[in-house]
Amino acid sequence: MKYKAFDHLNCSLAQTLNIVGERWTLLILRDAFFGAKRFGQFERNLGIAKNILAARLGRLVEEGIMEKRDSDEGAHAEYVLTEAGLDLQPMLLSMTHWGDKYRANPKGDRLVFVERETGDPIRRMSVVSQDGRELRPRDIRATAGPGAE
Amino acid sequence: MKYKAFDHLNCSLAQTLNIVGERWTLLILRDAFFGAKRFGQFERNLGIAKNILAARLGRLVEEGIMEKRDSDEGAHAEYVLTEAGLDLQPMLLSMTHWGDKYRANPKGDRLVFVERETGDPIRRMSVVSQDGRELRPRDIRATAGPGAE
DNA sequence: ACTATTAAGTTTTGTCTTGCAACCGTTTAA
DNA sequence: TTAAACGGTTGCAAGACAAAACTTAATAGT
Repeated sequence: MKYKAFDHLNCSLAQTLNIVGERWTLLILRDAFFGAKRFGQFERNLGIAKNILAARLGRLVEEGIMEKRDSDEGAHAEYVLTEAGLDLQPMLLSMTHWGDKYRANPKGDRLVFVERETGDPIRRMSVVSQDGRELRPRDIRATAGPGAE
Repeated sequence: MKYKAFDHLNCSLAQTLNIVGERWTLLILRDAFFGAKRFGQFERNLGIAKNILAARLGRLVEEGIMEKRDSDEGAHAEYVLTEAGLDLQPMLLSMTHWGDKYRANPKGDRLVFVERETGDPIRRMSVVSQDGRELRPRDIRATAGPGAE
């Protein structure tokens, strides 16, 4: 990303955006969460141009969000999420829930996320207090931490 | 956004990205959550070019995420988050938490979010089951909903 | 084993976005 | 009543994105 990086902000959100804020990147990660591993899978699923996909995958590998490794079967490599990549799930689910609510498919939710074991739907992403109460934006405020400038 | 929209995907995440996925947009929203209202505030806080800021604010208003209204004092307009905009908070916090963890400021967290009333830190954003257990990516799966294609 | 096809990129070329700077009418401050 | 600040708009130049052609390696078919 040669466009002005968001480094002047000393902001964790800006840091995150520097890495996953480019066009297509989050959709690639979504696909990875759904099991896509190989170059061609991402390409077909998303309809993304090859050069862009190659650039994004390369960046994700560089940044430690995906790992490129040899496949178990076959000689083609595969891209898998690292721990840091898996930790992006709350963010992807938050975005998905927002889209479900405010840009809904008229026929209903496109996907429902459930517990693998029980099949119960997960709870909708929300901000909660230590003791589990849902908090609205007005209920919280930001305080300067040790890394504030 | 004249680049190909992500409409071919029937995916809530793609819908969300169509709206808030452009460069700078999420940082503008962050600023709005922190109380910025006027054009010049966003401009100074972020170091964003005027034309880009104008374009982004216009889009956010069009999409119902912010509202442009006359200020209580003074003749200049102000931009405030709508309900749909406020509902983006889980997503912004998820991104912030990820950045805190994986692109940390060496001195510690840049911001700590606390309950306004008590000052207690909020819980870190995570995916949880109906009964409140934290779920890891492997614990959940996606099932087709009524809006699946 | 040899050939054809698919996979995974890379390169080329053209288009779109971004970012900076200059400008302009309106609002606020001196 | 002037001057500065505010809130934009317009016009480039540079860089990012996208489509298609091209390349090389891997698989499949015969």
